[in-house]
Amino acid sequence: MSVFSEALPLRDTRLDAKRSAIIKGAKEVFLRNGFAGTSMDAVAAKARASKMTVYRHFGSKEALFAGVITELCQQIVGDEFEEMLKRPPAEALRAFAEKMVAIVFAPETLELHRIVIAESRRFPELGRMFYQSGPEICIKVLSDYFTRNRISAQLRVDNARRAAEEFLELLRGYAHLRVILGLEKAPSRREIEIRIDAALRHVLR
Amino acid sequence: MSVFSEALPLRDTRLDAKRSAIIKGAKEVFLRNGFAGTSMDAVAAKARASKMTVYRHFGSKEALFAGVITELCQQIVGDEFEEMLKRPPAEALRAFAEKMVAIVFAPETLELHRIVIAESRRFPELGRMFYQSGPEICIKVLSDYFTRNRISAQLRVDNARRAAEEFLELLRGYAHLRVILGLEKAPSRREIEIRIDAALRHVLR
DNA sequence: CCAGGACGATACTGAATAGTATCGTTACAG
DNA sequence: CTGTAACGATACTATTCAGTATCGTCCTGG
Repeated sequence: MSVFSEALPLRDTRLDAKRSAIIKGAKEVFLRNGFAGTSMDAVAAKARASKMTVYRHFGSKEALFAGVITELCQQIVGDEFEEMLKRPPAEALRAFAEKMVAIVFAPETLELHRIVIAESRRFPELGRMFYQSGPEICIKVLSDYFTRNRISAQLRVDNARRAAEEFLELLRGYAHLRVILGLEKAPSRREIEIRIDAALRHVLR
Repeated sequence: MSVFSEALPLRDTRLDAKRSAIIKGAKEVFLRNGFAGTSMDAVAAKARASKMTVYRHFGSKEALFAGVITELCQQIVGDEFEEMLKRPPAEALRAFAEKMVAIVFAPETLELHRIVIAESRRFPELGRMFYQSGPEICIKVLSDYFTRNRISAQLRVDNARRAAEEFLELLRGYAHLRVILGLEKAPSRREIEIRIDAALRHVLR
């Protein structure tokens, strides 16, 4: 009993601490330099760990990369996301849109977006994982909202899922591409308002 | 006079032939494997040229890459593009949209899109070049059309440029992301029709 | 036929880097 | 205090790859 209830948890605590440190360091380096551009020595240095320790936790560079991207994907959309749509309809969509723009244009999300596209050829699972835990969740949540409020609210929606996609597409738009390509910085307060208005206009009557 | 009017042109013809072969081969390999994933030996093999010949034409791997991407960018949008908008307004937008979708979802464009995003960190000029010769041209052409037809046509457009962006955003949408990530293949005929209808609905009264 | 430049083949250098081996050190459990 | 396991430091192997050097061949113009 002692083996399972006391010794292991303590040991795991120590292991997990190092593991977290390694992933944290690897995040920075991978997001900045991409997969090929990152050396395991650089990861070890950033995590203040020995390269051997890195390899003891993650058997290979690819495994480490997968671990990093997996964790990043799981952090994209927070828990308070669905809550926003339970407000009164008038402000629900607007609040949802605000949150959405904040997530999509957050520096870490942008870097993740770029690197996933870059490496989706070498690691096809990456593309699926990112899409499922990012865009797909947003579309699903909004789509369900449209379905619930199709009758009551002043929406012009016959296909809820399509309406959700179109709403989000207008929010993101070419500004997103320009930011990813490094041509602009994240949109200003005023620019965000305009985009949200356009998206609302498309969906409301 | 003979040096400039006869000797050089002939010599150039031979040079350009090799140069074109190299670029053609490099296109394939770079688009498939990215910058870091491509070796100059692979380029030489694909172009059926010696590695030395490759280096005689392009001084470095980066120079070759820049040359390849530059040429690809210049080929994105054809000449007949602007012509479509001179038709009767009813079909002009639809024809324009068809062409647009065909370009955006063409395999070579998709690969170019992916690789530009992937390498826009290492080569910042790439992002600008791609955006200018791809999306920006489309937006500009359509925006000018909106400006010309603002009064006469049945458009609900106060900001022509913004309307053009929104129109194109709805055409591309998340389908584009899904295809780039390898989750779907290019949209079907029916899917394209639906997207075009949605884009038109957003812009027309 | 001849001269010169473009090309091919091949071998090479030097640097970066994934992954391993070894050994000494530290931290924690009993 | 002692054993065990995680950790650190360092050196090492093997491979890949950008870029160069050399030399022989082919093609073209005159």
